[in-house]
Amino acid sequence: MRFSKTSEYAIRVLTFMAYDETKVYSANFLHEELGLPYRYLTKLMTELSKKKLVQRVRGREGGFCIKKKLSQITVKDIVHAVDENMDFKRCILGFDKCSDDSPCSMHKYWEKHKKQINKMAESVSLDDLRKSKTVKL
Amino acid sequence: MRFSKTSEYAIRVLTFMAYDETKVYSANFLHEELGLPYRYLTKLMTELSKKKLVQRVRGREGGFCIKKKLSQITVKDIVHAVDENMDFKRCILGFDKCSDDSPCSMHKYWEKHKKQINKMAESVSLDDLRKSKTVKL
DNA sequence: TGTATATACCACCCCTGGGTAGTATTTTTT
DNA sequence: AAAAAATACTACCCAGGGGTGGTATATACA
Repeated sequence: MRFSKTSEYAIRVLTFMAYDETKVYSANFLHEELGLPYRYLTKLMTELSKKKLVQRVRGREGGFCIKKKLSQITVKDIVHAVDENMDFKRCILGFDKCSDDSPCSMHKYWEKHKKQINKMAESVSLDDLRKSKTVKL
Repeated sequence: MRFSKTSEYAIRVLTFMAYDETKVYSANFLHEELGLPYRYLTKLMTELSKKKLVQRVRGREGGFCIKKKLSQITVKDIVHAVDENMDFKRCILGFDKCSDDSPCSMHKYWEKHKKQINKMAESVSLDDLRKSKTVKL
């Protein structure tokens, strides 16, 4: 019942960067502030830049800054950027054919949570996360 | 947003066996009916018997049958039997210190879903699953 | 123009969950 | 007692996510 670790990192980094959306953050600075492994972080940032969520600024004094409007980046966008096959619609027991008409045994107990979570991921934006971020976490 | 594959298998097998809770099901029969890899299935069943969810009947004509009352086995019991470190309480961003007092940026958006899912897993029993099982899945 | 400070790219390592193989052991049937 | 039909145990394999290392490339500033 969780996102992949890489998804967690992506959300943490972007939420941190959202504090000042115009600033250019170097990978080293993010590494020191957030405590993520430097190498893994740079790999992640490269991925996020390929997916157009952040803009790269190369060379000395370079780094990354957020490319799009904060309100236009949702949790789902972030998760999908780093975890392509994350499926919010998936049957909890893994049945391809599971549906309202032909439900698996867990269907009626899981379906509403799935829908709610999907909706949350689609509607909560980076701007929302920025607002609810505390100093400590 | 899913259980581990082994958890899926465990739920599928137990729900199938719940159809006739007194019957002894051989691993081979379950394998043929459910289509799970035979070897993996026996490994899983051994695990479930160690966790006292099923009873083993050794020797020829042997197999497994459900040990406890169907209403006393919850989804959470099943998941925990095969996946010890499945944590229904975990912070979605992986912060140990995340709490209502010191929330991570996702906390207010995730907390209620987490609570609901946890409650569902604790309250839905194998008897409930048996009743909602369709012929096909 | 050289050097320092950035990211970019490629290959690799490690651990874990999922899955396989061989063989031993138990019990029923004949 | 032997054969058949089942589980039990131990070890191993494989793929993928998470994480590291080396080095190339880009840019700013002295």
